[in-house]
Amino acid sequence: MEAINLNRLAYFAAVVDTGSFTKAADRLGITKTVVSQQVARLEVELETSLLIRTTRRVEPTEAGRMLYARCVMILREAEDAVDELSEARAEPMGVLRIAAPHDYGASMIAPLAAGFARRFPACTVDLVLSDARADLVADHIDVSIRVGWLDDSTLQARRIGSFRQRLVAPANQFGAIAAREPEDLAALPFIANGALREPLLWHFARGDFDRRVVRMRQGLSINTTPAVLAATLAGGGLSVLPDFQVADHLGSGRLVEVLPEWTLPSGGIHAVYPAARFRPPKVTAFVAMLVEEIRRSEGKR
Amino acid sequence: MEAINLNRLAYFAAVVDTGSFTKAADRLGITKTVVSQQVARLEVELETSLLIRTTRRVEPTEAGRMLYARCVMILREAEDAVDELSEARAEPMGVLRIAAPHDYGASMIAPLAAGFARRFPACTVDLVLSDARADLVADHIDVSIRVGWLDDSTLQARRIGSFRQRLVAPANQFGAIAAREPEDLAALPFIANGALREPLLWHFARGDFDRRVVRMRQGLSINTTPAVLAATLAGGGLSVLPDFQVADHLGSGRLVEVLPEWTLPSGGIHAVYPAARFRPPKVTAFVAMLVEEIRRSEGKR
DNA sequence: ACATACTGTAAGCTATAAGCTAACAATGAG
DNA sequence: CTCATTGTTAGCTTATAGCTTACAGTATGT
Repeated sequence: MEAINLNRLAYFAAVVDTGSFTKAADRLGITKTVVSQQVARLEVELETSLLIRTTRRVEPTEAGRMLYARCVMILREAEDAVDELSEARAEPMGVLRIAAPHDYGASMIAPLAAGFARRFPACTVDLVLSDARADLVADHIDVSIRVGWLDDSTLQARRIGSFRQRLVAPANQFGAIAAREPEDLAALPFIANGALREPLLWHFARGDFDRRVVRMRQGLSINTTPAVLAATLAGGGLSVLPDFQVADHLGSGRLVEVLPEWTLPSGGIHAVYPAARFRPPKVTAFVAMLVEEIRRSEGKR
Repeated sequence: MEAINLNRLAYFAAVVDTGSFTKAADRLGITKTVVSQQVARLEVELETSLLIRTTRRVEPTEAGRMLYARCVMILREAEDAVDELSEARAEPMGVLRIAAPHDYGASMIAPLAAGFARRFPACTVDLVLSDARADLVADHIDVSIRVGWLDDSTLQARRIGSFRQRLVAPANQFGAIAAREPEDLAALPFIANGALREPLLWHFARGDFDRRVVRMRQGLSINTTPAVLAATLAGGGLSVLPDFQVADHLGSGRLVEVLPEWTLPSGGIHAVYPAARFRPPKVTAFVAMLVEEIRRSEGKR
């Protein structure tokens, strides 16, 4: 079949509906000439006479009535389709698939996702925790939360917050707590985070000008942040962890910040999404909520 | 709602079907550029992102999947519609409404219509006998059979046969049978057919040059042909009747032709139909059958 | 019976949209 | 790393949707 022009079906249906080329043209917002011509072309396409025209009346032929019945179905279906889409556009709905790393996902995103799902009942949230960088398109991920530093960029990203890295030690690690200068750390037991590109090389800063680079001693290396935290809490040694992971433990005193007057590079937290022309409302709404909530919690921190 | 471009739905559906702009373009027989552009415009029309494109893959968004489901329905419906029409075009089907005058309809058309209905089981025949000239369009008449002489002409017509008018008298009307010249008739009792324009004025011809015009005596006037026939058979007088009405009676001897060597004007039998661009097959088929059968029966006559 | 207003179509034109070619950036396969 | 293939962009041509004007035919109103 050689694909007829669907728009002409709409024109034809309008003529049958209104019983007049002139009225159909009015409804369609074009001139009757065009309607007449387009319907004539449709008849040529179909090699069938659809309407019997008198100057005063227009009546469908039998073929015309058959086609009209189909057109009604088609047009209703099309209309429903765009209605459905505009509803979908207005209110977040459907499934929102969020990808996030285990650590940040569990501690920060999960509660927010729960709040989002409650706020928009028509929207189901599917939070996928994984430290592997997911293929957004293949896995149908709507938003991926990335902690750290962005590299590739065919994707669009929005910075939703930031984090500081803190050098911490278990409260009983007196040697570490006694350190006064970054260089003092090189000899201490250090738990490296294998997920980082340079797990041992750390850039310390104090004020605007004081910079030190220290290479830690390779002792234990663990490739996920929660496990590094656990090992640190267990007394395995010093480690560098993001603030959102250690805040509780610093508050309770189980961990102690080492060299608090020195800062380590801070990173960004980004929401990353495929470069689609029009962002689905569920994504827009979720990212908006993220930004708001995280700004608030960082203010308290 | 401001009527979106339906053709673009077909393009979009092709992309989702094939999973590729390039393949969709191939299937549609256009370039991928156009597909890309048209789908992009559809997205603008709908203010929604339908596809997530990587250079390597194309995946529908959630809105895209929703729309695609609708498109499948729409396209199937459209395809069915044209299939239905081309089937309808190939074989006569549906209702064929025929209008005909009582006399010719009953004696000639009715048997042919019966044969036609038998020949095409998918086609129902509705034979409407009436001597009033019907409004073809208003009454959904597909073919109107007209006996005599055509006047108006917004309609299309095809001559399917002809008839001769015969001057007849009942077998016991010896005065009429004794007539030798047309002029002898003026004094005889004559039954006029009021349905004609000039019921009394008759043009006789013999050979190529002999012409006579005779005005009959106004005696009885009846405005339908069958009634004229009945009156004639009852011995009311002479009358002029079409050959298809009197053939049987001439054969049985109940009527006798008067002045058989003189001929009266012959008329045409026409099939008349609305001026539609493409004639429905049922009409074409029926008229073809008419022409064939009537030629055959006139040959015998 | 006659003028009139309105019907659908035809003809000729304009502008827009559909379509093509060529070139490009991105990406995955080998 | 190279190369083929993907979808998009840009620039252009062609087709066609659409408008204006004009016309023939027909109901309708007077």
